[in-house]
Amino acid sequence: MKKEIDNKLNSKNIKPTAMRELVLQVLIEQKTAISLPQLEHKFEKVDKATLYRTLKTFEKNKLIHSIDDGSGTVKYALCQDTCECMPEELHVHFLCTKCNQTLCLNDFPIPSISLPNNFSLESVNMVVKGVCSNCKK
Amino acid sequence: MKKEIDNKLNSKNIKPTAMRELVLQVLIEQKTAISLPQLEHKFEKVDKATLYRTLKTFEKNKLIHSIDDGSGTVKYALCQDTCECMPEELHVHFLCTKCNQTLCLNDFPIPSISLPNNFSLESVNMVVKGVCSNCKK
DNA sequence: ATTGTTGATGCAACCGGGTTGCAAAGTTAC
DNA sequence: GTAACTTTGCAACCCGGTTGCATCAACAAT
Ligand SMILES: [Mn+2]
Ligand SMILES: [Mn+2]
Ligand SMILES: [Zn+2]
Ligand SMILES: [Zn+2]
Repeated sequence: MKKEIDNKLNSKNIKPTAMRELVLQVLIEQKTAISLPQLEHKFEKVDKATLYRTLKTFEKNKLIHSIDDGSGTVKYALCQDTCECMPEELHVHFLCTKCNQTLCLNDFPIPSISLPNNFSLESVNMVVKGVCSNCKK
Repeated sequence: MKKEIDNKLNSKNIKPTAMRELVLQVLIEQKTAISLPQLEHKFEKVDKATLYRTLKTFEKNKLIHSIDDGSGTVKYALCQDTCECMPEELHVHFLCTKCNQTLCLNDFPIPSISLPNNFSLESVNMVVKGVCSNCKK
């Protein structure tokens, strides 16, 4: 358990502190993307700023990626092991309007798009809203 | 001028008040999407809440649509005359990383996307970041 | 072991966009 | 004119995100 977590941190060149281990633990158990405020609720006593900086560190080191699903709060999810967060590996995100959960559709790459003349593309954010399979039945 | 503006308001069932005429005027002159804070700066003395409610009214009546480009502030742009804001008529939005302006790519419909089994689709937001033609030369 | 350096943490305060309650002013209907 | 309704202005609030600063823990050099 702790071994795996520390390995994961080390593999991304993140020094494994107690706080970071706890946060990564939560992120691993979490099957949907989670926001900073939501993450705060996962601990009974925790400092927002520390969590914030932990997430920023994780993101910078490509352990997690941030997701702007238009809900007003940025969410975070673990990157795939192989992920380098390059534009090619961007995937679609899904926001369920029933359960309000956000998930990575890792198997659904963002379709390529054409742009007007003289526009150049750097990145694309694509968020689909709808009802997830859990809420469907 | 004022005639056209009032016509536009009336055609969307919006009572043409002085404030609304002013705001619509700005929106028409504006070739890129504009946020509430930006809109505030367009007037020397104006109440944020009034602008806010004006935009909400415009949006509800499909005179404008809101754009979440991930910049942290929602932007607004005029709808096409014929627009009913249906999912089919959604278009891609472009955020220029140089000039920071957001624009509607009205001629670029959002590509259709497949979803996992038992997921249903309600709407899609697609924002492309890059460099616009103005900033390119 | 002692010291100095670096990075992580905790706390508090701040910022900015968005939103709401409420009273005053304006508009419309009778 | 009066009553009912709508719009406006002002103030206050909410909340996610961010920063400054002091303290603490880890670690390296001596
Ligand atoms: Mn994802
Ligand atoms: Mn648009
Ligand atoms: Zn759901
Ligand atoms: Zn530009």
